[in-house]
Amino acid sequence: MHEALKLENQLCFRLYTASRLITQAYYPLLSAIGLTYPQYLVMMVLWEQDCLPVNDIAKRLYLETNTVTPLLKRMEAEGFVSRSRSSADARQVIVNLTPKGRSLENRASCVPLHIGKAIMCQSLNAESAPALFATLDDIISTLSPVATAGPAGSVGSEASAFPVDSK
Amino acid sequence: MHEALKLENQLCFRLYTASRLITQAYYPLLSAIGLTYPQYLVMMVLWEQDCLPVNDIAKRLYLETNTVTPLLKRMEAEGFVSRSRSSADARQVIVNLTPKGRSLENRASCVPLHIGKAIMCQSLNAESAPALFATLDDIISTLSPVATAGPAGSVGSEASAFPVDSK
DNA sequence: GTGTTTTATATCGTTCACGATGCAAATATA
DNA sequence: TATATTTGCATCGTGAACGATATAAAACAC
Repeated sequence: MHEALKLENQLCFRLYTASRLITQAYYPLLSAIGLTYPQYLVMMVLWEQDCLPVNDIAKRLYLETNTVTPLLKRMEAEGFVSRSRSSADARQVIVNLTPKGRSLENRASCVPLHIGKAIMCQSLNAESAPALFATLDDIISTLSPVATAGPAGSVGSEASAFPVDSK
Repeated sequence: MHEALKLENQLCFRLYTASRLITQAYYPLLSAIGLTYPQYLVMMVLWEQDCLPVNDIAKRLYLETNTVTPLLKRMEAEGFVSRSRSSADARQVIVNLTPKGRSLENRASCVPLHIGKAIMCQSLNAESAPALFATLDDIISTLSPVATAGPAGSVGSEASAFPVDSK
């Protein structure tokens, strides 16, 4: 019996499960305003900065364009965004918020607080949250192809032999 | 502008991204032995305890049976498991490892260490990992319908107003 | 300026996830 | 014993994810 192959010793399984369960908690809140969770992520990108090419949205979300393209098409069909070829560079497709998409921000503004209440628990609170954020950011930057930009060398974590996913 | 709607303040986005990127790191290791990541999770359940009904596998992985059923069918087609109706209760479908499925455990035993090396980083190490595990377990038990079993009342986290997903 | 390479997006096929729903077997209730 | 309810699994439809591949525009090489 391989101890390292026990479910209870898996980090990724915990991340995967926590992510899925929180996404399920979003479901009733988001479906009330007509969005899925990945669509909500795209909207958050565009609310921060409108008028972005597909590639910038994909990079910001660490997704491939072949995931984002159909996502944007569905959002265009729902009337939240519009897509148009750039005149400067005809390869690029620029994504814009429609008035309907822009107005959704106010209706979504209560979502984070609701979710915050739902996932609050003993080991996740105002003190522990920043450390959790930092750890997840570190994992993400370690695994993301080149990171989005930032200082060249970045963290550079030398891979050690510590078996994180096997305790 | 709603600060709580900024991507940088989202916990779920970090979990979702970290989960996806780690799953991608598994991909080359698992495809070498013919498994996808969700299939690998099912195998870990069965390596720990063989001969389980569909429902037990689903509960252990916090998945719905309508996700697990087609997953198991594909695994049966690949020859890793067999499925058969229980004679004691004809509603149940019992899942068994085939010899091929059982023998896969040895070939998979090197996977956790490889992944551990890949995701090691500054803020995730032998000291910090247990705390991260505990936090994720706490989130999962807070959000999972009834938890799998355990002491009745469980944690009972009183929902506070702390906006976890909005800083 | 022609040929090669790179870049930006899209198409295709497969595998999850999951809400909604269906159905048959088991169990509870009348 | 009939009827109603619950349980276990399955089917269906939709929306991600993503590897592999395609296509056209831009950038580069010569």
